[in-house]
Amino acid sequence: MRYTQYTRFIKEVIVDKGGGKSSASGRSSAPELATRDERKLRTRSSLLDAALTLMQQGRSFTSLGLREITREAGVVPTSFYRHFRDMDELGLALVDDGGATLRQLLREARKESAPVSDIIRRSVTIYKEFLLERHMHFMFIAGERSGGSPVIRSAIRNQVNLFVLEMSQDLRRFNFLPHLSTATLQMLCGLVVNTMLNAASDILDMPPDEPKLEQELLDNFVKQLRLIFLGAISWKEPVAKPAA
Amino acid sequence: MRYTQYTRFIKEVIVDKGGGKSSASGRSSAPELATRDERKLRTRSSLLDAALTLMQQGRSFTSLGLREITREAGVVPTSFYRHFRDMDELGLALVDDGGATLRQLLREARKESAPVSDIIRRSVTIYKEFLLERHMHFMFIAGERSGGSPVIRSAIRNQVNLFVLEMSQDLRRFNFLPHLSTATLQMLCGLVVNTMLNAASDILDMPPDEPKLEQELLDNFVKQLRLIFLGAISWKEPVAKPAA
DNA sequence: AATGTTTGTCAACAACTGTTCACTGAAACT
DNA sequence: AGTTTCAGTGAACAGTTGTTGACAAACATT
Repeated sequence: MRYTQYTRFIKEVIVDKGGGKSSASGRSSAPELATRDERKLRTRSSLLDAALTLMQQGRSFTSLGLREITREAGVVPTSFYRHFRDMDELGLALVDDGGATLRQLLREARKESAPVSDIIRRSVTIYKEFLLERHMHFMFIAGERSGGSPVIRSAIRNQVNLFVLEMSQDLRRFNFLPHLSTATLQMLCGLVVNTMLNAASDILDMPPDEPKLEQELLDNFVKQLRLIFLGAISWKEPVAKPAA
Repeated sequence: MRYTQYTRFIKEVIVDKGGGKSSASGRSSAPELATRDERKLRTRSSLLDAALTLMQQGRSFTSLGLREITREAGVVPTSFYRHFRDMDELGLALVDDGGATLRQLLREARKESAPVSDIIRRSVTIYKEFLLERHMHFMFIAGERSGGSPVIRSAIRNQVNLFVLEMSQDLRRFNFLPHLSTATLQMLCGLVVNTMLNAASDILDMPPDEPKLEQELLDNFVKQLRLIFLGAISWKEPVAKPAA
């Protein structure tokens, strides 16, 4: 029993750290496998990676099979059940990882506190870097957001809503558009996030190494954001009932 | 040979009409099956309907199987090949139907020519009616837009881009935002269409018969459009190079 | 050192998949 | 009339799927 608790502890710690550089750098650079839980987590994440890899090859998550994933991960099909009850549970794990990526994006953007000039262009730069580095997470989120199984779809929606909420709170904190009501601010952020994810789909779907087209898509993205914030600036709240 | 040509002709005529009221109303109200080509088209569209029905039950198109569809359609699996080479081809047919729906939406919106007051609210009303009436097409387009197989995904993207283009031309024709360059107008329409499809996903994913929530989503949608057009109104084209 | 726990493996299963081929009967053509 | 065309059928195939249970070896616990 105590062992089980310990396992859970390790799991949470390592999983939550979410991807600090290379997985086992620090103590021993030897490729030897240390504790049992570490190895379990290793195959677990190799299952997750296998799913993402297959998706990168054009498949959608919902169409992936259990055996297909274990094959790609290099383990026997039955091993799957040591980590996930079924494909849905693996999908939910991917949603969590994607959510963590989103939150980290927000944290990164928060560092660029000073709302000086060209805040949009800079945010987009951060976003672009994130997009390329973690492209598989974004592909999964943007792709299954309104396509996959109902369970996963609603889980993604939750994560995205959470992201929207957090973003709107950040804008409030930085006094970014003080004349907007909270509801309007959230509506704004929802619009921005949707635009962001749509852009992600577009950009990640490109044939690779086409910098011209990529720049075009990015410019269009920036232009859309500019227009949105322009609208936000000149927004007037309805006068019926001022926020209490 | 001549028979084959005739078949093609009938196909195009009936398929292109895209859904005028009930399929065979007008001459004989008897439910008897007339010509051979008509019956072929009937099972063809019952295959398409079967796919849509299964999707309505929460499945994504990419995860559907050939046998599953023929089962739902009430024909034997081998019949499938009389109509489509494989699932991708059926998917493309669905994309075409969806595109036709989009074009019809545009045609409907065009009737409301007068750009008087509250044009957004009225357009949204038209959209909502369309959305409910043809919900399966929208579900398919919005769902597989960035999820399904690469072939279908790019086909959808083409249709959506076409829709965006046509919409921007309409706005030009009605002199709607004359101070915008063509490129900006297209960017605007792209933004609107993305917002539209995202709203479609949200609305169609709701638990049925929740008018309160539905109204909330619709209001949010209208609010987003308002903000977008507000931004479009106060948009200033960069002064570097005025459109030649 | 002895005992319990657990990750991964192996073999096997019933069910289902996409696809093939030859065939039927009715509609369409000559 | 006789002949051709063709949508839909039925049986069969090799391959794949998700899932089960028993087992081995490495590890953790006492």
